[in-house]
Amino acid sequence: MLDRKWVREHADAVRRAAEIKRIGVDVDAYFAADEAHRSLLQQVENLRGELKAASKLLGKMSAEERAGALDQQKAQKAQLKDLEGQEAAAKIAFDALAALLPTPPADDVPVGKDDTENVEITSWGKVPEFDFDILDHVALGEKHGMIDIPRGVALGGSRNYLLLGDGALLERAVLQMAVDHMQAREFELVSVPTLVLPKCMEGTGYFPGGEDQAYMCERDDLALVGTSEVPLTSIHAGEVLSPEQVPLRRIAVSPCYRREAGTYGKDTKGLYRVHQFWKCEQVVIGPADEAWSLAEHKRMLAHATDFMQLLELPYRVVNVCSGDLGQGQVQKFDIETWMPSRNSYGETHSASRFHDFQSRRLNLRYRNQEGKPVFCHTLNNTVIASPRVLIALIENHQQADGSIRIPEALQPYLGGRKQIG
RNA sequence: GGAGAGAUGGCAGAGUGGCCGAAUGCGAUGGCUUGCUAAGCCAUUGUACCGAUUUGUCGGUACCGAGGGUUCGAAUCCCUCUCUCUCCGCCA
Repeated sequence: MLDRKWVREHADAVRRAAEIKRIGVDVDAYFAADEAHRSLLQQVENLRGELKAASKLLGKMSAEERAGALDQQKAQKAQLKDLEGQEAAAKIAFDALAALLPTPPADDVPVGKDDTENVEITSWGKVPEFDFDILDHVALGEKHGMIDIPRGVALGGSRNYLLLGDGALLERAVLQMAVDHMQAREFELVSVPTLVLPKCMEGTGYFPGGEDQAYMCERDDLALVGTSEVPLTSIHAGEVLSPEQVPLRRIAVSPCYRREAGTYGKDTKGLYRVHQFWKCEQVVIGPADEAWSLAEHKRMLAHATDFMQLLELPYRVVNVCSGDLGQGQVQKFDIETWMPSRNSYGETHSASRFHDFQSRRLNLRYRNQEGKPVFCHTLNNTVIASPRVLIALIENHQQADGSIRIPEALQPYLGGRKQIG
């Protein structure tokens, strides 16, 4: 959601944002709807004001006087009812278009059509060169009794899996290490609902548009979240936070559910693209300050890259191009981690900043230094998501004998073990 | 799931048809006063949108959990829903 007045004053910026983000929204229709609604609103308010003033007088009249005046009001009342109906319809039409307007990307977002035009910013670690025939994570997982995909599919259909024994322990270890990592950075751990009201999906910008990707529990009108960003960001919806509360820095570890509609035949092998996974997610709700927001974005990115360095995994960071940005995102940095079996980097993290796009939809505000309620800025980033990170972890750290080396920082989370197998 | 009670401004809490955007208290902010770890007095104190503007503000509309209805007029009457509390049942 964008500020209505701001949009009126920055029509060109909005048009360009729609174009470079490749978002199909009719900006002209938006402005027409804006104009039409405001005109009706004024008519309604004027007429309502007249009637209100008249009825005040009526209260003081005698019975005879009143009878005549009532007749006169009848016509006006009918007219008001009609106008109110028109105004309400115009508002609905306007809101539907307003919900589609994109936030303009930051100046340093590369213009591009899709993820092939993302621009690498930094990279870390050496892509491993193996002097033996490598196994992919599925083969390694089977070898060590850690991963069972066929039986997972038998239980939950395609794109499901089982982690067993060391596989499941490895997942818990990575997630707990992520919690400790963020605890040290003063993020508050929160346990959140993953089954949420549609308004949370709307508030965070997933609906409308992302319905195909979410599992809905129709009977109860609830959605399973694809990320705990949804509940974490929505916690204070409708509130005005006090200045001391901001910024709010939190993480949640939760299961995540994604339908992956429209990805048939894509990434079908292994644990890369699955319907259910675990994620430790960081969310920050902060003041409406562009410079602060940008700096926080970089800090949150660093939390994740630091973590990948502790796991000794080679990664690169890309500046996501305009065409690959979501409607509300101002800027997004993805971390892609080296995955030997893919012989490429695969996306493991996504760090976004939104300005006040989400907070407007959520009606999430804080009281600024002048004491005025202002919409917050919101940001989020992955800390770690499993099993996707396990692909990198297992494959990069495999050894000639088929064993898997456990990076030093992770060892305490696996009872001090130095390797699997 | 069954029975009952409730939802009012930052908080507490009045208000059963017009004089209520809403008493009173607390809190907060500004000012005055008093020789003292503080008190007293005075004033101000919500949000959103529309319009005007000498950009200080001014005018209007809406908002008393949400939505609908009755009425010339609704915080107040009626209906539906949501949530909270109490009791019973069930349950990890």
